Amino acid sequence: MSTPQEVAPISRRPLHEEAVDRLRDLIIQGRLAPGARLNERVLCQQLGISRTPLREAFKVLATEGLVELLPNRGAIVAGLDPTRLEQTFAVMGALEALAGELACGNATVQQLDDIRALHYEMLAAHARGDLAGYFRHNQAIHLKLAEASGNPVLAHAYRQLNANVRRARYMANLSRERWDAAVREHEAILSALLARDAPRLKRLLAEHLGSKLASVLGALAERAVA
Amino acid sequence: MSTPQEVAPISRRPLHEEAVDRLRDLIIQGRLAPGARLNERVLCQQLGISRTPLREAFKVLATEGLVELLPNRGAIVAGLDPTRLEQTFAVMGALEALAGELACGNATVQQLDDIRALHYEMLAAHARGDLAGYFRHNQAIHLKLAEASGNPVLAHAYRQLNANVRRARYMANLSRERWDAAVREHEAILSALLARDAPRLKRLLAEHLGSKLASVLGALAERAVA
DNA sequence: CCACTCCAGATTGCATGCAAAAATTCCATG
DNA sequence: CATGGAATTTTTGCATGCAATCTGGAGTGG
Repeated sequence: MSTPQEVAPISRRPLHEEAVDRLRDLIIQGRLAPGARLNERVLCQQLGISRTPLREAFKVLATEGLVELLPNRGAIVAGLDPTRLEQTFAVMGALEALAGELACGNATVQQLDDIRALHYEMLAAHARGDLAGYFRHNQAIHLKLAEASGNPVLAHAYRQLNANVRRARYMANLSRERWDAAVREHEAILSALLARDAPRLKRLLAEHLGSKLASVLGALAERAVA
Repeated sequence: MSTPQEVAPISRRPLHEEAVDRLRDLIIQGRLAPGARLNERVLCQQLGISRTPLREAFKVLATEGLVELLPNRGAIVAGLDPTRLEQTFAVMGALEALAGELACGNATVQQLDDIRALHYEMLAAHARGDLAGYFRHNQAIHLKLAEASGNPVLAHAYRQLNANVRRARYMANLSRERWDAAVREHEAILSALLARDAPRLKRLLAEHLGSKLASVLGALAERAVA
């Protein structure tokens, strides 16, 4: 009996990893604003850890580009100017195009089903006006697409760049029209993916990303004025 | 008076940065072989630093994908199997294509001149059979191209992936024919770049990268047998 | 009123200490 | 001789201590 199909994932993760995840989320959600100083003593208390793993987390986040290390002056949350965001989108575009193309060839049926399920979850969130849920499923779809490429290096690079995009997303509120349009774009994207139509998928992804960039930049500009 | 155009670059870098650079070079050059355990005590002595900055360096190299962290069992040099290398090349291809395209539009005359100069230095190294010098200038050219795109995010992503490619390069010896062919390919690449002919440049870069992959994989396979 | 210097407190960078976890050794047993 | 397992040594993960550096403000002179 008692066949533990999964023994014990009692994986006490290293504290620095936990800290990386927590801090990354705080930065992405904007609860740690761009330019904010990251005081070691304060964060140590808040996270309940000592300075050593916290400082290790700073180093990791710095190489991810979310934090800036000022020698002898501590760490601050990296800035997020529109120029840099545009540059990030350009790279994301190249990666997503490749991911889409590869996914058309390599995605397993299981993966396509997963993405399809996520798509409907996203539609549900859209229908009930649940913006947070929409974003979450939206992100999941794009990440799954990157994974479905079958190229983990690509997926990893994509994830890393994505952090800054999500950050912008949290700052920029979505207009109703843009939201509806984005959902329509996703319908088309899903259909191209399920048909494994690589050229069409690439085109749709590029258009989708372009609209997203415009939307985010617009909202960011408004916010800058306000 | 005394206008110090550049004060003092007396930049005492943080120890962990120094450690990252040193370790990265050791790994790229293969002097720390894939799978090798990174003993903290030993490396501390060799680098003349304490465990704290060394361990910070491990975390950075782990997020760069050059080191693998085994909880409670230390760190090892990341493996470098052909599959992963192929995947890396695929992503590099997408990034280099974008870099070439952007560089055709954005590169300054200064940057083109720099690349041209590096190209001739590379030819010189090739002429005198200096493989190490050839590699160095070759790398420099590709990095300069990424920078000439005017997109620092792209350049950064490119650099990061490049580490593993360089690693493979160090392992794989170049045949004379492949070396000569690579030089010819670079001639064509330079000419397309100077002409700011984006479509041609993209095609040439893709071909060049493909040949490079084949060469590296071939040499790696030989080595695996031996 | 401004600028500049100097000092006290706070903060960072790094080394070291300590407990928990792994690796290794060694010996007993089949 | 192989095997298993307890004891010992090594190594890692994290906390803490200490010196160097930075920050902010009071005081002084221009």
